[in-house]
Amino acid sequence: MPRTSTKADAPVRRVASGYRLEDQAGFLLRRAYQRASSNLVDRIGSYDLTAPQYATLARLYERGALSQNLLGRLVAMEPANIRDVVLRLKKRRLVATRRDATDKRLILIDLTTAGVALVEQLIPIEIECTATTLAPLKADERRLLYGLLGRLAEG
Amino acid sequence: MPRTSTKADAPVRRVASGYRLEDQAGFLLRRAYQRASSNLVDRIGSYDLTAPQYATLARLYERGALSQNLLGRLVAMEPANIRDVVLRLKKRRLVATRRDATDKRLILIDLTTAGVALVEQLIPIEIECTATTLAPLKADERRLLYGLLGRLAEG
DNA sequence: TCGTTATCGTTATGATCATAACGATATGCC
DNA sequence: GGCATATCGTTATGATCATAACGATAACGA
Repeated sequence: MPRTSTKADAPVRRVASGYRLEDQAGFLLRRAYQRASSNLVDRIGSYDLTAPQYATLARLYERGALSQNLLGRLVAMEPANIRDVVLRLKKRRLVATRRDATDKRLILIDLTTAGVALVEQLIPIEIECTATTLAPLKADERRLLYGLLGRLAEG
Repeated sequence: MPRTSTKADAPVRRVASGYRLEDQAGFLLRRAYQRASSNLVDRIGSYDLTAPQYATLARLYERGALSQNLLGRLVAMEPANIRDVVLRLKKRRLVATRRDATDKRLILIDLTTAGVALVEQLIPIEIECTATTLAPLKADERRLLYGLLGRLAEG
C-alpha cells in the first residue's frame, strides 16, 4: 500500500467512468490540426515559413491588398496576432504596408513582388501537403470531412 | 492606375487561380479547433483552466499517476510543453509530483484530492461542451467525423 | 453639430506550441 | 564490466494564440 496518507497534496487513486478524452471533439481536432500543421512545416519549413504565415500570404495572393484587421479575420487571427505575423513578413520584405488614403485608421497590407513569387512557389507544395494529410481518406470521405468541418467552424 | 512603379517593395496585383485557402485541410482544421477550444474556454474559463490543462488533468484522472514524459505523449504535447503545463497545475496544487523509486529519470505526476474534485466537476461540463461543438451535426454525422478525424491523426 | 457608439491598430500579459541542444540516467550489447 | 545507444527532463529561442485595456479615427443619430 503506497503512503498517500499524511501529506495534503498526496497522490490519489480513482476509477475512470465511461469518460474518455479521445471522445472529446476538441482533443480530436487538436491532434488532427497538429498532424496537418506538421505535414505543412515538413514541406515549407525550408522556406522558414509557418502555417499561419503561409495562410496570410495565400490570402493576400487571393484577395490583393487588405486592411490588417480584415486580413486577420480572413485568416482567423485576432488583431494582436495578425499584427505580429505581418511584422515578421514585413521584416522579410514579403509584404509591404501603406496607409489608407481615405480611412486614416487602416493599414493596407499587400504582397511584394518577392512575396508573390514565394506564394506561387508554395501553392503547389501546399496542395501536395493537403493531399498527404488527407491520404488516409478516400475521395468521397475527403469531401465529407470538408463539409463537416465547414459546418463546425461556422457554428 | 495605381503607382506601383519605383519602390522596390511596392504592392502588386495578381489574379488568383483555382486555389482557395478554404480548400486546404490544415486551415479548416485550425478553424474547427479554434471553435471547439473557444467553446470549452467559454464554459471552464471561470475555473481559470485552458483546454490543454483540462486534457492533462483528464488524462491523469483516467490513468492515474504517469511519468511526465508519458503524460505528455498521451495529451499530444512535447516534453518542453508538458513541463510548463505541469508546473502551472502544480503551482495551483491540482497535481503533485514525486520521483520514481526505481528509475531516477522519471517524475511521476498525479492528481491531488483537489485535482480529482475539480476534474469530476469539469467532466460533465466538457461533455456538454463537446455537444455544443457538435451541435451543427446529426448523430450519424458526428460518428462519421470522429472516425475520419481519428484516421487523420493516426496518419 | 455634438455626443455616442463602433472600428482599427497597439500594448501588455500569460499560455500554448515546436525545435534544438544538453546533462543525467537506463538499457542494450559485447 | 564497459561502452554505445536510447530515454527523460531541462533550458533556450521564437512563433502562435487569446484576452483585456487603451488611444485614434469613423460612423451614426439626436
